[in-house]
Parts: sequence; structure tokens; C-alpha cells
Amino acid sequence: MLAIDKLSRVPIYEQIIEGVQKEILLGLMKPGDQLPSIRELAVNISANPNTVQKAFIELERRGVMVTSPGRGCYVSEDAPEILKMRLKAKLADITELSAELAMGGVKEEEVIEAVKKAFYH
Amino acid sequence: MLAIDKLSRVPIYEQIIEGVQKEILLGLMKPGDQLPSIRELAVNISANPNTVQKAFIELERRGVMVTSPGRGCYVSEDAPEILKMRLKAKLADITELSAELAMGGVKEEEVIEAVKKAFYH
Amino acid sequence: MLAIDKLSRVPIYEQIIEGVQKEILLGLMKPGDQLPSIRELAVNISANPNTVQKAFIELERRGVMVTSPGRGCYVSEDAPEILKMRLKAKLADITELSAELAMGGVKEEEVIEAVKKAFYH
Amino acid sequence: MLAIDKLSRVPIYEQIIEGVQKEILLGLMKPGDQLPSIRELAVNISANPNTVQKAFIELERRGVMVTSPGRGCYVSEDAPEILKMRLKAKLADITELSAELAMGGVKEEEVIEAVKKAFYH
DNA sequence: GTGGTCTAGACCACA
DNA sequence: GTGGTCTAGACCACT
Repeated sequence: MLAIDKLSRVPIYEQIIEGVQKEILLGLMKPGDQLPSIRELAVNISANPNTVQKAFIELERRGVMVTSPGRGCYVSEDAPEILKMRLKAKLADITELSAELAMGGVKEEEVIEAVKKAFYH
Repeated sequence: MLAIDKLSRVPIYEQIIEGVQKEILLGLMKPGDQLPSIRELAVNISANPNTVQKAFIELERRGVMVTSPGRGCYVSEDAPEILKMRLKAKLADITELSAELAMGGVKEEEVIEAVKKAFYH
Repeated sequence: MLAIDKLSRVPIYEQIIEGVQKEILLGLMKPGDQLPSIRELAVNISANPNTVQKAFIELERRGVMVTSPGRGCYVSEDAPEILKMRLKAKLADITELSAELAMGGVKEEEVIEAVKKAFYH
Repeated sequence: MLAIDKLSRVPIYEQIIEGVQKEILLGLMKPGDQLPSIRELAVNISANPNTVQKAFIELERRGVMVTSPGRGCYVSEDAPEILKMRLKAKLADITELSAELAMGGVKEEEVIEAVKKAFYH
């Protein structure tokens, strides 16, 4: 069940996207699994079906799910691979953030420390 | 001179804030230095004065600049220190991003590698 | 045996129609041949009988098959001829698509090349 | 001014996409040009702003336009090139359609004739 | 039941 | 003024 924070500045539809992707990455959902229907999920998180659909459209665009009108939405075969690729692309964000910190005089050790905190936790 | 990308999705006023802070962090502007006037800067980057003012108000709120009504805006004495504090707070972002990568199976070494790229570059 | 892609955005009933017509055009089914029963086909492609029936109704409407209540469905005598007529109507689609390409500056030779690829292949 | 057929089975938002792309391909709109605002266009074609936005989101995803929140939407620099690439990709559709016709016994000359009709018209 | 499209109308942040 | 998000509720085609 997705955790949605309606007060967050992060749009609901993005939270849905992140939530679904996380479930797949964690193996809670596997390729071929059927996702909850748009209406059902909308009720569950008390959001509007249009908002859920917006998230699903983006997930399909990313190749993470396939939707078959009239039948439902399914986790795509390539979903895990695609998501791992997307994650690796985020390493560039780490580099960018680090560069910003480096520019401001933060020591390399401090940054690496911050990274390790995530892994030994 | 600030580099503003008008087609970016990053709000212009944020780009101004970031730009000014960067100049201070790099030592291009020092405490006591006078900033360009709102109208002057607005013309330079062909933006709306209201937009520039919004950025200046936020910079003052952060304690990075002080406004002396009728005389202009100046980099505050504590600006460099304040900005370095703000930077360190971003270490939490690094940890958060790393945790996300860790969850997806990215190896710690890969993340540290990405950090080092920023420092040995 | 019909090949149905349940994840396709093409409605299943259309896939059935296309599949049957293709078999007739290829001569795999001839006028007078009996088609599988609705229930049988539904089981074979694991689809809903209603879906199969919808396809059969349309095939009958097109004059490609005839239903003999209680005895089954058969390929009509005129099926091959009717299907060839329908195919020729698709030449208009080719013209329309070509016009679109022409408008965008694609050379006539390139389009003809694309056509030949289908015939010398 | 875009021509929208509300009775068409083609969704309005797709008609908008096609219409905008056509204007760019024909050179009626050039890179850097500002598109009508979502609300303005919605009024012009008497459609809902949400519908127009759906079209614009897709156009941006294709790299044909860039949108700058608060400022408006602009034809991207690469728009003409991108659209020409997309057109060439449609040559595959021509081949596919031709293959279907070939399978049904349509002569190559007839298909080429249909292509020429689009160019000598 | 499912997803796909559309309308009407609201509120927000940004320029 | 602009675009971005969201809700409520409708109608359609497909299964």
C-alpha cells in the first residue's frame, strides 16, 4: 500500500510514481503482476482517478508498466532492469551535488562519510 | 554577471539566489561589497524587477545580504559563514540520495566513485 | 491458431478479426471451412466468449463468414473476394501517409523505396 | 489557427499535437516562437485547458516545445529536426502497410501508384 | 469491471 | 498574465 503525503510539496502523482517504482525495486511487485486498478488505487489513497492515471501514464512511458485498456495495468518484463538503469543515472546527481559541496569547501571525507551513513544504516 | 536560463524549469528567482550565493562562496564577492540594484540587475538579465526583488528578499532573509534603504544592498559580514553552514546541511541530501541508490542495489563503491569524480576533477 | 497479444493496445476482438482474415487471405482457410466455435476459440486464446462473439459478429457483418444457428460458423463463399476489395481500399491509407511524408519534405524515392522493401523481402 | 474536429474519433489532444507539428513542419512556426497560451488556445478551439495541456505535455516530451512555467511555451530549437526524424520513422509504417497489401495479392505497381498520387497532387 | 478522454472549475507558484 | 496540479463527475470502448 502506497504512502502518500498530501501535504508534501511533491505532487501526488510523483509520489505514486516513486512508490510504485520502489515496490518493484524491492521485489514486492514482479514483472507480470497486475497493479491495482486506477479507480481502486484512487480510492485507497483518497486521490482522484485522474491523478492516479497521470502517474500511470508516466510509468508506462518509462517502460515500467504496460496498460491494456479494459484489462488493467501490469508490471512490464523489463521493469527491474529499467529501474536499475534509472538509478545508476542518479550517480550523476551525486557527482553534481558533490561538486557543489566541493566548491564550497566541504572536505571529501565529509561527503564520503555522508554516503557511508546510508550504507551502514 | 549572473547566468540565467529562462527556459529552465528552475524559477528565475531561485537562479538569482543560487547565482549570488555562488559568487560569494567563490570569493568573487566579499562581505561589504555592494550588489547591483534591483532595477539594474533586472535589466541585465532582462527579468522583471519583481522577480529580482523576490530573490533579494530571500537572500536577506537568509542573512546573506543586508539592505540599507536608499543606499543599496550589500553582502553581509556573515555571508560566507552562513553559506558554508547551508552547504553542510546538504550533506543530508547526499545521504538521502545514497540511501535510495543503496535500496536499488547500487554498490557503495560506485557511489563513492561518483563522489570522488567531483573532487579529482 | 490465432496469435493474440493481450498486452497490445489493439483490442482483442480486432486482433481476432485480423487473424481470421489473414488466414483466409493466405489460403489457410477456404470458403466453406468451419471456424472453431466461439467457446472453443475463447478457451484457446483464453479470452472472454463475449469478446470472441464481438469479433464474429463483425466478420459476419463484413460478409466474410456466415453463421448457421446450431451448426456453427463457416467461411463465406465470397470471403476471398471481399477481403481483396477491403485491401485495395487500404491503398488510400498509403496515399494519405505518403502525402503526410511529402508535406514534411520526404523524397518520393524514399517512400517508394519503403514500398519496395515490402515486396522484395 | 488549428482545425479541430470534435466529432472525429481522433482524440482532440492528438489533433492538437498533429496540428502544431504540422505548422512547424510547414515553417509557419519557427524555433523560439511563442505558442498561444494554454488557456487562449483552449478558448480558440473551444476545448478544455486540461485537454490542451495534455497535448502540450506530449509535445514537450517529444522535444518539439519547451515550456517555462509562468512565461509560456516556445517552439524548441531542435523542433524541425526532431519532426523530420519522426517523419522518416513513418517510412516503416509504409513498409508495414505495403507488406500487408503484398500478402493479399496487391501488385507492387498499384501501391507505388498510390504513393505517386500523393506527390503529383 | 477496466482504462481513455473530456469538461468544469478550483488553487497554487512564478513572472 | 503564465503553466502545474488537483478534484468531481461525465461518457465512451473494451473485457
